[in-house]
Amino acid sequence: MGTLVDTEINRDYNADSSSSNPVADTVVYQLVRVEDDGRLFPATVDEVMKAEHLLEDDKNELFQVETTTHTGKQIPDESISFKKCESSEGLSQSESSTADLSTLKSKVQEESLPLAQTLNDSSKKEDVDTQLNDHCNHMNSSMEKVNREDNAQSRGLNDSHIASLGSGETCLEPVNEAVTNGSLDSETCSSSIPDFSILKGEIHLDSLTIRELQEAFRATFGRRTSVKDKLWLKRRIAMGLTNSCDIPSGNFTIKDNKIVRKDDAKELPCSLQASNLEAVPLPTEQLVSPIDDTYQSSQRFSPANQEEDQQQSSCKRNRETILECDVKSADISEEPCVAKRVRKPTKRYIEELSEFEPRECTGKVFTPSRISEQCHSSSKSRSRPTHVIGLQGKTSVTRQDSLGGFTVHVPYVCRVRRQRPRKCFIAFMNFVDLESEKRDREHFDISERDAQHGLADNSGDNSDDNAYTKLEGSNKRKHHRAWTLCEVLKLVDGVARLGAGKWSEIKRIAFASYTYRTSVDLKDKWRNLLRASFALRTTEKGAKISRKPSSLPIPIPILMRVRELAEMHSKTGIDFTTRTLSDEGSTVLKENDTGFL
DNA sequence: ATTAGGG
DNA sequence: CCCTAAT
Repeated sequence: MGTLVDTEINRDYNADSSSSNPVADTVVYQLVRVEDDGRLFPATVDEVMKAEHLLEDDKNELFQVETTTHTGKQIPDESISFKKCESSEGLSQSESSTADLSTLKSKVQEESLPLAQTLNDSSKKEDVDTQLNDHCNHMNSSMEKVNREDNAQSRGLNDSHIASLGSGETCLEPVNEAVTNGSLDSETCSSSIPDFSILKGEIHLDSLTIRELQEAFRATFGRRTSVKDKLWLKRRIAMGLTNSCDIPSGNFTIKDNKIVRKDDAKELPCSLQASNLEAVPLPTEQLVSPIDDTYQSSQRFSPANQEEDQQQSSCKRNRETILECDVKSADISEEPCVAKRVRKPTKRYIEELSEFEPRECTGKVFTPSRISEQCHSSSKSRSRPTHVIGLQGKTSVTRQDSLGGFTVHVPYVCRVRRQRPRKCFIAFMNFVDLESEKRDREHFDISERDAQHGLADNSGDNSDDNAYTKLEGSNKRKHHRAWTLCEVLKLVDGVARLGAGKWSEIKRIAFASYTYRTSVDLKDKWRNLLRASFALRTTEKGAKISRKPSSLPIPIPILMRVRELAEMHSKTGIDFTTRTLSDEGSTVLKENDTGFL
C-alpha cells in the first residue's frame, strides 16, 4: 500500500447536476492520520464511511474537510495533506475533471438518442420521470453548455481549492457549524426573528458579507448558521430561495425566486428551471407530453390552471406570502382527523414478553435501580469484547449480554454506531477502484432502463451495492443516505401530483433512477417532512429553534408546501370549494388522489 | 406487493 | 431505517 494518501476525491461530474457547477461540491477531502513511520491511515473508520458516502452521494454540498486533533502530538500542517489522488492514473485534478467530463459527455451522447425518442414517443410513461429529473438535470441542455462550462468549472474548482487551502478558515466543514463559532451568534443574531425582508426583491448574494449571508440563510432556513464559507452560504440560500438545487456556479443573484445569471446574457435553463420549479414544482413540460394513464388521471386536473398558477404565484412567492399563508392555514389546520389504522402488538413484542418475562423477571418490570443492580456485572463485560474460540477454531469476537437474566454471548458490535468494515478502506487504499467498476457495470445495467426516462440523475445512478452494507449474506442495515434537497423536492412534487400514500407510484415516477430509495423510504421521509413542517410552525410561534441542526435544513418554503399538501390532503373530500388558500398556495394542489373529481 | 405505523 | 401488521 504504498502511499496513497489522499484524500481528495473527485467525484464524477454528473449529469445531474443540477448543479451546473458540481465543481465546488465535488472536491472532497478526507482526513488521514499520519503514523510515525509516515504511513497514513484514515483518521477513523468513520472517515472511510464518510468518504465512501461522498462517493456515492453526489448531492453533498458540503466540503468535507476536517482537522484532526486526536493524535496527541501536534501535527504539522503538511501532515494533513490534501494531496491529489495521484493514484493509479496519476491524473491531476483538472485532468481528472476533464476526464470525468468526457465520460459524462459520452454518456450524454449515449443517452440523448433514446431520450429524444422518448420525448417524442407519447406513450412512454417514463416521460414523467424524465421531466421530473429535469429539476435537477441539465442534460437537456446542449453539449455546448457542458463545454462552455467546462472551463469555468475547472477554474472554479481551482479557485475554491486554493481558497480553501489558503484560508483554512473556510475549510471548516459546514456541518460542524455548531462547533465552529460561537462568537458570531451573539452579535449577529440579536433578534430572535429572522429578518425576512432581506429576502425581498432582488438579492445579490455576491455582494453580501458573510454575516449578511448568514442572516439570509437564517431567513431562508429558519436557523442560524455560523458557516463562513461564502460559496456554501450562497449556494445554500439560493437553493432555498429557488426551491431548487439547480444553482449555477456563477453569480448568485436572485430575483423573484429565480436565479439570475448576469454573466449570461441569454438565460439558460437555470432561470427557466427555476421558474418552473418554484411555486409550482411541476415543470410545465410535464404537461406537454402525454404520460401514462396513472399519471394522466392526475394530470387532467391541472393543465389549465397550472400555468396561470405558476404565473400568479411565481411573482408572489415571497417570504411574506408564505408567512401569510402560514397564518391563514394555521387556524384551519387542526389535527387531520384521519382514522388511524390500528395495530396489534407485534409478534416480536408478544414473543419478547412471553419469552423473557417468565424466566427470571417474573413478569415484573424492574425498577431502574434493580436493573442496574442486576446488570451490573454484565454491563462491564459488555463494554469490552471478549474473544472466543469458535467451533471451527475461528476466533469470533463476542460480547456478553444478558437476556432475561442469562448471560449470553452475542456478536460484538459497536452499540454506538454501525461502522463499515475496514476492509472497504483497504480496497480503497489499494486503488482498487471497485466503486467505479461497479458503477460502470451498474450504469450499463441500468442504462437501458434509465435511458427511457433519459437523464439518469446521477445521484440516483449509484450502484445498489452502495445502498446496502452487505457482509457475506448477513442482513446488514442499509447504508444511510442523507436526503438531498433534490430528492426532497422530487418527493414533494410526487406527493403533490399523486398524493401522499401513492408511494410506489411516486417511487416509480419520480424516483425511478434512485435505486436506493424505496417506496417505504419515501413514505418515511414524507412523514419526517410533515413533522418538520408542523414543528416549524410551533417553533415559529414561540420557542426558538431548539432543535439542533443535525441534518441539513429544509428550506422553509418547502416545509410550507409540505404542510399545504398535508392539509389539502387531509381535507380532500371535505370541502373543496371553500379553500382560503386557493389564490396563492393551492397552486400546489394538482392532486386528487381521492379519485373523484 | 403495498401501505401504514410503531420502534 | 427497520420491522411487520393490514390491506
